[in-house]
Amino acid sequence: MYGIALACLLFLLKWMELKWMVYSHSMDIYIGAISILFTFLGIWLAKQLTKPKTNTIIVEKWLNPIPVENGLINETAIVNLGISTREMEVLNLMAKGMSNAEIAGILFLSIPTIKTHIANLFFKLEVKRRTQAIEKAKRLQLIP
Amino acid sequence: MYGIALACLLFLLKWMELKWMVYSHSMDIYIGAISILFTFLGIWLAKQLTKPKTNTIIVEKWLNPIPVENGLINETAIVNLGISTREMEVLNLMAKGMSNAEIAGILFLSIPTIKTHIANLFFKLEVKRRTQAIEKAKRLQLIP
DNA sequence: ATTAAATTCATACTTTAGTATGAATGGATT
DNA sequence: AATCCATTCATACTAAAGTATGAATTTAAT
Repeated sequence: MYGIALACLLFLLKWMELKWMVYSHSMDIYIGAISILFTFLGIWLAKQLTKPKTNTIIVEKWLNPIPVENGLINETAIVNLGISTREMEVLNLMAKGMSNAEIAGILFLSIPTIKTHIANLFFKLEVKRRTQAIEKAKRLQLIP
Repeated sequence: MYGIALACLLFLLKWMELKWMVYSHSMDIYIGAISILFTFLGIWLAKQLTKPKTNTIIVEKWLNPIPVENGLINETAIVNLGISTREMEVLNLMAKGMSNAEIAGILFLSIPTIKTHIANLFFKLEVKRRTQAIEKAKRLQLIP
């Protein structure tokens, strides 16, 4: 505190001395104005020239393991092969391992009807057995 | 720090005194020097006072957690069910949609042998039909 | 109204799948 | 040596699957 006061006093004395020496000249005021002006110019320049620092934060996100493509059914292929709705029902039950009699029971149809549908499926899928039909239907994603 | 500032100030005053002696020579150069000096002072000040600009860029990194669990085969389940090597061979060919005769042809076996293997498979898998056997084997990941 | 396709059912037949039982062989274990 | 198991094959039978053909009905489209 004392040091500060002393410093202030010294500064004041020197300043008054300076004033006494140059008070008749307005040059100091002019120079002071220049100083302040260019100080602000410097500040402005600095603000213009400094590049922003970039903080790169890497966030790791888990990808969905199974994008949904598994449960997807290729409707286009079904239409292209000309497989009807009823035939798809039979095909799905067949792929679950059901016998013709069981499929007939579930769909309230006769066994000959199921056999007809299956025969048509074999023709459209170009196969000879129900196991082949299931394999091909799964491969073509007609069934899950 | 305070002492340094004080010293600088004193130096400045002395220097201005010197300037008074020579100001008649080249006032313009002096003013130019002052300008440049205070410009750099401004830049220095700006750098000290302004907070660093930080642009936070968030980069999302997508990770695939499950490599290829699809083609995996559950060997443990096969052993637990007591399914033999030969039976697995028959099971795989069966799942490809092959008839008993075709399987027999590929493995150089008689049809009765294939029937025996398949009957044993049905017992171990607790099913009644080959379509059921295929469905269950796939579900238990005994076959791809 | 006619056509076309989907759906249903039937009958008769052939083929394949599946069951039951028995048996021979070779390798590994006790 | 005896036993267990996997593997092989056979015969005889039943059940289910698959083929072929024909036909009636419904529904949507031309």
